[in-house]
Amino acid sequence: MEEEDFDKELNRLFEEIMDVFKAIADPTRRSIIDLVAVSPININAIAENFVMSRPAVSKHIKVLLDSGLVGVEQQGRDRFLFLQLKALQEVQFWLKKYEYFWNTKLDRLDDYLKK
Amino acid sequence: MEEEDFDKELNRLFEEIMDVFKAIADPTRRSIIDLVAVSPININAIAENFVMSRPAVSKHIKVLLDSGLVGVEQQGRDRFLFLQLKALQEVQFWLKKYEYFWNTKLDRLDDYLKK
DNA sequence: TATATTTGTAACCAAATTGTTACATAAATA
DNA sequence: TATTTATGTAACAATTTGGTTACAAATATA
Repeated sequence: MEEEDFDKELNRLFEEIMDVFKAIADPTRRSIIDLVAVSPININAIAENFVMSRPAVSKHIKVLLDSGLVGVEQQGRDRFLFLQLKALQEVQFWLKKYEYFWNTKLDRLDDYLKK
Repeated sequence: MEEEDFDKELNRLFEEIMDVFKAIADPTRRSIIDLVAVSPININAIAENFVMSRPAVSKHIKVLLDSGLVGVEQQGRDRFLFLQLKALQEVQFWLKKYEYFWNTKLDRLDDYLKK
């Protein structure tokens, strides 16, 4: 792979991680994630679960698709959405950074102030 | 505890979880989290790490404080921020819901379409 | 005490987000 | 073939977000 391509790929990946955090920021989208996690489901069936209009739900789904959190499989005129775990793992990886602090339970502020 | 109080407490907790997701949605705020994770740090020192103005950083910090992701300890005119892991764990708990899907590796869409 | 430092906040602006209704299109069905 | 169904999208409005500059207040320091 060309170095330039590599940089682009890295950037694309970085952008994707950004989008995942934005995507899960909205409670409606987290509910949609819950729905598609149970079983693949088409877009109208998802929209039935919300008070808002279908186009509004459709927009949320677009965000989820862009983030890579859900995938889509066209079946005639239906589009079935399914959960894509890979994107969710990005969040898990991000959390791993802070695992160290979970393990070492010292009160870091206290420690610092004693100096 | 009164049932009404319990409901309020539950709601408060629910709101807090919401805020945590909103808080980590912004890349600047995730950078701030990284800074305070290393060691308690005062607000000006945080702002030095960014191109944007101090009040802009201050606003981000307000969001982080409201979300419970960081705590603050006043020391004279300085305010030292520190990471509060409890709020980050809310995200970890949320992710746990989907752990099942990590373990059972079956392609659920494929499964569904066969029916 | 006068000055410098750390911080908060108000007033403002531009852009993004989140919703709406109206309409278009393609596929399935009567 | 005519109609229903599933979906996308454009145009719009309200709200939120993320930034700015200007100013105030409290604490530390010369």
